[in-house]
Amino acid sequence: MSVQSVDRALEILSLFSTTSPRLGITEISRAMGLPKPTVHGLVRTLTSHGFLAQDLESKKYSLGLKIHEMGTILAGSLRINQVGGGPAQMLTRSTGLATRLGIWDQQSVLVTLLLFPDTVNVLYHHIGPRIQAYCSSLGKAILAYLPRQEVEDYLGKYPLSAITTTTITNREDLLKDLESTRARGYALDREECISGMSCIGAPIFNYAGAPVGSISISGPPDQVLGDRTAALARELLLTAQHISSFMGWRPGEAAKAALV
Amino acid sequence: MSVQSVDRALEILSLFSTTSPRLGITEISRAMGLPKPTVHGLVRTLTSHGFLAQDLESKKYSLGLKIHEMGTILAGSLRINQVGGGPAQMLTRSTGLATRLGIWDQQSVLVTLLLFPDTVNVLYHHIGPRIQAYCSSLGKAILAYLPRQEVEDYLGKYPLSAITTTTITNREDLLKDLESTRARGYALDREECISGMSCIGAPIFNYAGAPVGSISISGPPDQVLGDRTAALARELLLTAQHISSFMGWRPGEAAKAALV
DNA sequence: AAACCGTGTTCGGTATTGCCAAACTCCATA
DNA sequence: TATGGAGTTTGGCAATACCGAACACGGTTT
Repeated sequence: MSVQSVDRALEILSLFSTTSPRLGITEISRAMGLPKPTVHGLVRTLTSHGFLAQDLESKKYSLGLKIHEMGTILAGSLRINQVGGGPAQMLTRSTGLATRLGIWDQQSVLVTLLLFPDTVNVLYHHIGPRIQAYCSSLGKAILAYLPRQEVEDYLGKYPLSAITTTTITNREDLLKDLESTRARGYALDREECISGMSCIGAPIFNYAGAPVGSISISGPPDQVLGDRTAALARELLLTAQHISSFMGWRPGEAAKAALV
Repeated sequence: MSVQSVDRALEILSLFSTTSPRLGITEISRAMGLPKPTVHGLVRTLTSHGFLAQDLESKKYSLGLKIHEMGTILAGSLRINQVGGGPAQMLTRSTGLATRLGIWDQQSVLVTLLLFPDTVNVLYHHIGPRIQAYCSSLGKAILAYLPRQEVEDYLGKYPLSAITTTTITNREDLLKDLESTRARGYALDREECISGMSCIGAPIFNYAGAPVGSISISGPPDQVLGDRTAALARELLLTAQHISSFMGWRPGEAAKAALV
């Protein structure tokens, strides 16, 4: 049993997204199916604590700076960021490609750290913070090492929609791709998520040998796929294992996890 | 008039900090002065929405990944990050020093973007997300251009506590330092906030000529202060003005703001 | 200029919900 | 085995949240 008014307030916060960063009282009221005075009271409370902010001209609301503040506090206390930040930065430096760390959460990947080399503009594609698993190397690197039951459950819930012309949309093809991922030890994203961007991803395991996150490097296809792939993958795998060991993982346990 | 239970829930979230990332029911109950069943109901609701997460072993709670997700969404929609991210990265590249963007909010500076050059380890000092204004270049760069009344108000509320041996703790000394900041156009932090770290900061103005944020470069004193300072400051000022112009600022208005 | 429409905001009565004392469970410690 | 402290559950009561009605405001249409 939860507190209804807190439920409602948090649901209001969850309405804001990268595609809808600004919302009015009426929009929120319609989305929630609640009368406007009800919404107004909740929004006023959220605003008074800095969780929402109202633009005085348009009267629209957006997420408040308190969210940013807390997000930064959290990012700094996530273990994967604490143990993975240094190795990820070294990877960025040595490969000249963007590096991402992600956590497996609610059957998707939440990007927790994003590092760009100096040579790449930070005005990056809007990817994340949550990424679908089936069409990203971060996601496929994790799916490949999840128990079969969890993969089946995932496939039962999420349609394999085409995002680009190379997105894998056939269930059997995806399972084959996951098999290839296990054989190689790393996942490949051949512009399956964003046109013009290819990635190599590797899983990060915890002390129990379960995949809890992943790390990827990404860039234009000509810099990631082809001749350089094997060398880049080697560096990536070493980094992933390095981070996994900080998470308590011991080599040999990944194979066990895959057989469950 | 606000919604009391939402007030309480948000206050619970605000208890978590970099120094207290994990809290139990009893700790929260004591901090809030509320009975444990009351706290438990609110915490359970926050947890069910992903705003808090409970560690099953220790029973302690910490901020949930939903916070990270929303923080990332917000960071991407902040105008200062949108218009300042590229210029800030170029500054990082050309100076080889860490760059920060910040917003003036609630009489302190909220760091909204932090960029490291490849040569600097991301395992950085825990600075921010909120920084006190009187002992940081980000803050002093803004204080210097605020209306005198707002500076007086700030000084009336916040004691100038010594953080390091070089922190400015005397009111008259700070006002003189702000005057020097205006004369130069940029602020200097001579290890006033963190020992071993010096910074140069410049204000970012909006269309009305008001300082809404700032940008800084930072590193070891020997790389920031001394011979290089003038050249670094020149680059920083150009970048700050560049970003300000994207925010709608027109040259000449800063002087007007300082005279209010 | 006046009327209309849609959004945001305020007010206050009602009943639903949140609150919290009491009690319980669990685990670590003496 | 007993004790103490933390976390969790239960249920009665009254405080609070809810929301219909009304209003304010600004842009658009007539």
